[in-house]
Amino acid sequence: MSPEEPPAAEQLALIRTTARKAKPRTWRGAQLAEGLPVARVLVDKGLLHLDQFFDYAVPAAMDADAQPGVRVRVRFGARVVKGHREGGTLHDGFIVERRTESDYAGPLAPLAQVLSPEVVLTPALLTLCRQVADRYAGALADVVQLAVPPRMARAEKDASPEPLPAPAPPEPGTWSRYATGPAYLQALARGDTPRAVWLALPGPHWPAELARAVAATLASGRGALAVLPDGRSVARADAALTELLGEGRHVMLTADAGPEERYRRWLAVSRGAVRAVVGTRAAMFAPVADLGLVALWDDGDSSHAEPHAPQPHARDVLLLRAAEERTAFLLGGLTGTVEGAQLVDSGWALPLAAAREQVRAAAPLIRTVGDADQARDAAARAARLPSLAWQVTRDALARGPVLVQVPRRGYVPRLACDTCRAAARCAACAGPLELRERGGTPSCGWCGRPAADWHCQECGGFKLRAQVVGARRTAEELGRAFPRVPVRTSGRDTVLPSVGAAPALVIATPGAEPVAEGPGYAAALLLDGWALLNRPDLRAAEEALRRWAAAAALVRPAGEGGTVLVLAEPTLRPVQALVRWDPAGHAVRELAERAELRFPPVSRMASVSGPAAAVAELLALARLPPGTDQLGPVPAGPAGGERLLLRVPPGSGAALAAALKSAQVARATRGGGEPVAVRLDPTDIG
DNA sequence: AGCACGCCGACT
DNA sequence: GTCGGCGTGCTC
Repeated sequence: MSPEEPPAAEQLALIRTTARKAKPRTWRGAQLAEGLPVARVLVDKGLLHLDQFFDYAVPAAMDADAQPGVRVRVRFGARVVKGHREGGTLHDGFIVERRTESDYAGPLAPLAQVLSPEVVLTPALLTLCRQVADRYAGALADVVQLAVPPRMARAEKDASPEPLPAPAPPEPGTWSRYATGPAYLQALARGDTPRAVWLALPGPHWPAELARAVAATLASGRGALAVLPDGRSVARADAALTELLGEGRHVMLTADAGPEERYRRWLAVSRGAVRAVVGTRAAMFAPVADLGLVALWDDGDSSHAEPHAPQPHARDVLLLRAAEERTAFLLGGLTGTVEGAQLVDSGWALPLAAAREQVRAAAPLIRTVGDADQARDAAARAARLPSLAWQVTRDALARGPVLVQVPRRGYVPRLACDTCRAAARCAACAGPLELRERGGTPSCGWCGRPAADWHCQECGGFKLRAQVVGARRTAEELGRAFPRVPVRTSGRDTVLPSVGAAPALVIATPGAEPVAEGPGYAAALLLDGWALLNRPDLRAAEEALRRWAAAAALVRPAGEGGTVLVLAEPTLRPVQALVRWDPAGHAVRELAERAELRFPPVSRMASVSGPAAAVAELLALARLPPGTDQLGPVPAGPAGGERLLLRVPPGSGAALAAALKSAQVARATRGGGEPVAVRLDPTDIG
């Protein structure tokens, strides 16, 4: 043993006598980095509950590579035996900071390994992850896991392409149809940060319009990020961007590229080689340099909600980015959400909508068939489809394809009186009757009571009729009725991106409607009114309108003969909004109703669920903001579980999240037994 | 979360 | 006398 390398125990004793904080003490006699010998590390797994950083000593050999943002491997959870450390498992982590000294009084373990010198958790991305974690009362490590894709060494080896210069500002194109559209583009192009909630006109132009907004932002020398709900819509936006700007100025971040290619593209963004991103949910974290615009398409689509903890929603993440990174904001869709309406209502964003005459020029003719119409219609009783539907289909098939929107499988069929079509209701609680299995006894969807001896309250009839169970079969019947017309189907397993302009019957479930080439569908039949509207969901009306509008927007304008027939009560609010093509008015009314009932998003909510005792303990520990309402608890989940809703007045959402977060930490620290799930702004609260 | 150390019942 | 119950405390 040479004098320069004393035994570890001796070295330890020696180091321990030195003044605290003067130099970090380590457990091995390794030579440390000179300038900043301490690395503050976010350990990927392990102490998720404590949600804190840990300091490690930086060996001199790792000094150059161990920069903030790189992936490292560290030993964690070791214990001290006779003056040296034993055990401890290797964990992945990220260096978040290099420092001269540590706050930690004990001796530091050295970094085990720098996995790669690639800086992936940049300061801006770390700030975003921290904000998202706070917003959702979640752990930073969980959010970082969502934001930074797993390492693919091969993709890291390759150089990213050279960045292209900023393009020229785009022409307004179809943005001219919106009164403030060209002005919005100009503001983006000159480097401003306009914020808008955009109600897109029906028809095929929105991907190109979104692309122009991205291009205008690039023209200002800034980057842009657009998040869309699924691979198909991303592909449309991608195609529009490629047409506008050519290749090389943007990347598409979706799951179907495969992990390595996806990481390659992510790296091109992270390295600043590419300034524009279109992608699905996970792209909301894309580390676009000098971000100038965040755009979200169709924020009512449920796939914008991340299913992994802490379940951040793309809209909220992009709102956080717009504020922190001082960017422009564009929330677009054919219809709106209450959240979008609130952004306008509060004055934070401006509405970007077309005038009435533009709407009339773009929208198809919407016709309705309600229950009363169907009851009067003798032909419908025999054939399960109103005669108007046959007529519309026959006329339209002479001119082009016809879209038939049918409910997705798994919707519980709702029941109605076969004679008068009144909805079948539970005699005890007036809840809707459901047929859970074919040929079984109908039962109440609310209280669960079986309704074996049902009779109609309206007309005394005693025969029940399934409202939507026949929709798929109805579509098949349509196919048989027009034997010379090809039938295409698009649904869960096989989603067609597009169909040709020739006459065809296109059967699709909501969200899987193919785009029709050329002028669009000649007509659409929306057969799923019941399935969409009768769900016990706060968003049922919003969602019904969203799905109908998505299908109707693929139909050619009324002026070119485009017709949409929706099988739903014409008196219902979302049906009227569709008929008048007034999604803005619908969202405003929904928002007003939510405010009146003190429902989210006007009030903010959190759900707390788990074993009853654990929920109660968390609640006792939480210092909830003033004005917090407690709703419940109600039994939820298996074996005595409970769910509690907490509601706070507008403006107290952050305080609610912070209170729940510290209560979670406090409970975990004192060895708090069974876990409690905390969710902010839960989407499924009925 | 793991994974140890720490003080009280049924075994050779 | 010992093996082991899981209570509580720590992890850079």
